Amino acid sequence: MPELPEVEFARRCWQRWARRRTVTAISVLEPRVVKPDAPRSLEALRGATFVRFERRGKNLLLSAQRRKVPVGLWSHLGMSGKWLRREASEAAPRFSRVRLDLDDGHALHYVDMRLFGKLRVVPSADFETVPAVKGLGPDALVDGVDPARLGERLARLKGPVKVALLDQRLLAGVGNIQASEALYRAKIDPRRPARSLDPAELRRLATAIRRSIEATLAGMEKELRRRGDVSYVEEPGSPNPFLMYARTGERCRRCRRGVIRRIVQAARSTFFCPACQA
DNA sequence: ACCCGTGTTCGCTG
DNA sequence: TCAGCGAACACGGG
Repeated sequence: MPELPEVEFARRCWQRWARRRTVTAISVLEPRVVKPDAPRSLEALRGATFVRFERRGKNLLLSAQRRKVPVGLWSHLGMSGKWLRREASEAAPRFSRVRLDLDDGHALHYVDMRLFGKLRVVPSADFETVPAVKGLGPDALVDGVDPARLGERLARLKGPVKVALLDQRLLAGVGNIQASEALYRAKIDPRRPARSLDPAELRRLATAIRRSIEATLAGMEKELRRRGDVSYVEEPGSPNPFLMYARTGERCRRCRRGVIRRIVQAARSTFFCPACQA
């Protein structure tokens, strides 16, 4: 699930679900999600009212007030994390790890099968103190991608451009799917050395990253309107919404000549069309 | 049994 | 300091 578009979607859900709502109860079902040695730290949220819902890269930054004192909740969804809303009376979804009860009769469940995601209470809602947030590059959606700045950073690197795009210090929010999709849109071979891109390619890449993220987000919003379900989750068995990610062996939809290939870079899958990505 | 998975962090090397 | 790399984390699904 979670790259920038999915985390942005989660942010919008949180805003609809929790704005001016107060936490009435907290249940930590899986302490490893919080902090193995401090499972009770989420208790600091009891009585807190959510007021602000931000995102930086793949990080969800939720701000609340408790007796006029700001308190933050940092949420990173890892590989399989998501937030779901249920009636307080309903059973917890499968793999629910943390449950926050709100004063409107609903419970927000943090659901995460693989447990790579993390939650932390952030005193004073000072999110810069969170290591994963400090040092993040510009947000790929909100701040946009500046081709010149991107070029400067890439010029120092020896590795392939696809691997460089996953570095959150360079650009925050691009993950394994969006990196493949953006390079495909920009018609750039993912194996190209990061430093070898010329200004025209950097401009194409900057536009492609934005377009790819916006397209994924628009697809999720459309699905949400169609189903009218406030707890939108990707259905198992739903069709692959991407242009070419995970379409190994399929004919390229753009050039109709190449066949999508899968290679491994830095231990992650990369997909590309050998015919139209030069 | 084997391989795969939308992410990050740590330890090591040069 | 830093770029780069492999392993580790954890738990499924196909």
